Amino acid sequence: MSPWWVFTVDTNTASRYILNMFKEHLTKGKASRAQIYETAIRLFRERGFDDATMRDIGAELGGAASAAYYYFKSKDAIVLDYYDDVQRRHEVLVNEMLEQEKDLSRRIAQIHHLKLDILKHDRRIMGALLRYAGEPDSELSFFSVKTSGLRQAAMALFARALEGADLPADMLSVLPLLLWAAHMGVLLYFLYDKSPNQKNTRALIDRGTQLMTGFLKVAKNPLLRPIRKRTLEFIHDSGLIEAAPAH
Amino acid sequence: MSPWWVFTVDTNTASRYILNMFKEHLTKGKASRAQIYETAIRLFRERGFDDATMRDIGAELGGAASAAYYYFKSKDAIVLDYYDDVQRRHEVLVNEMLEQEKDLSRRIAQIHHLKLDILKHDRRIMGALLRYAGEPDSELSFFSVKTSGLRQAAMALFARALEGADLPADMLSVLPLLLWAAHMGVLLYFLYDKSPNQKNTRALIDRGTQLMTGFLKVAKNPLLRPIRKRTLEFIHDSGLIEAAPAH
DNA sequence: GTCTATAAAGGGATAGAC
DNA sequence: GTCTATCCCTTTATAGAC
Repeated sequence: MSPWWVFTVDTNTASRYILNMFKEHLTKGKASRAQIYETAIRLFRERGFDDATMRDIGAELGGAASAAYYYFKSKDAIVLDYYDDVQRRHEVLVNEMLEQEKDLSRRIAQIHHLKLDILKHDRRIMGALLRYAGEPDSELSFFSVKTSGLRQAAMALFARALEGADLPADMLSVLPLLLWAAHMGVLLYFLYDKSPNQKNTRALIDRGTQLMTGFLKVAKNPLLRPIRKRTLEFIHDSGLIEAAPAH
Repeated sequence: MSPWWVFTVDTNTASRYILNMFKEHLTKGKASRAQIYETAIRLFRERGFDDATMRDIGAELGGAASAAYYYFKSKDAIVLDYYDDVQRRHEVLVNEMLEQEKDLSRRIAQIHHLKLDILKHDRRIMGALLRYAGEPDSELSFFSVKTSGLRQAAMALFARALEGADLPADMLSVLPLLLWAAHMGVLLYFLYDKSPNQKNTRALIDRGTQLMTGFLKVAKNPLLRPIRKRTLEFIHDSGLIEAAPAH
């Protein structure tokens, strides 16, 4: 049996949740965080990131721009929330897929494909994410310390895809990073892909993962042990494999 | 002997050059393009890209912001000019270096190092270049069609470094692209490098190029011919090797 | 024709009232 | 939490100086 205080905490949490729902209904017509988020993303999709202004978002909800600023630090912060959302939806789809698919090459390819399915109509929104990539100290940079959790989660998906694969432990420790880096490359390629339905990116993914599994087979060869060891040490020493974020 | 028209073209080019020098002297004291450019870069360095405003740049020259807009399409366009400048200075240094250095691994490493020497104190300016990377249709994106020439020039330096190396022709055709991609990675690593004097990036370059030449030796092995062929075809079909820009 | 100044549009972000 | 008012920024329009 749980001690009495567990019950207490749970009711507190529950009532806070109900209170929030209640509040949302009370302030109907006004903007809640979720409403602002959804309106913003819709307008970004419809008009493009730059042409959808914060004033537009506020007006759409019958209010002022500054309402949005209460919930979001900046316009770009909304996009970061979007990427968070994408990551969560991606995780659900990938976990489902990994239950079914057992072929290593296809498991990896599908991780890329499922992300593209989510982002298919949001390439312009995605592009806005790159805006702060060049500012190491910005919270909005997706290479910054602040967004470490997001990167960890993305790499964890590749780690899951590799489970059960016949690979030495040392290679398993660096592959999620390499596959994630490749994924960043795929997304950049996707962003610039002018082919109908971005079919070039789709083909790139399939051929690329086939090639990658070919490399893995070769890399396991005992003759290549020295250079494999050097490579793995190089990657470890680069510092790019981040410690898991503190809880 | 050169035909007569080579002479004609040369004098035309030369006289245009002299005319430009002359014009620069004529407008001395006024805010010329070069003055605006240099003031802008200096302010970007001193205050950061965002905190140095176009008004500041104009004021510094005793004028208004719009003076700068006559010469530069936008604030960011100044940074693109800066990168153009960096590329030219890099070419000079690399060509000098390649005259002296004959070891393949060090030739490649030095290309990276020399770029870092130029950019050493301008990491914040560099970061601003990433701002438009997510907008494929922007002229300011350094992955766009408009900046193709800049990428070509950068890859050409790696191609020069590979001259005389004992490598099959098929590998030579894709290596400049791969080395340039690695260079982009180096620059991103450099941008985020918090170690004193960015010594981590320097070490990464040296170990990375050593590793790369190791890979090249391995890749030449006849046993790996099939996978090497597949890899090269993959890269060619990716479409990332651009045609040389039209003249 | 080449350049510069003034004015203002329009956007992101903030302060403080309520 | 949301509003109005406001600040400061980039960028454009336009008039006119050299």
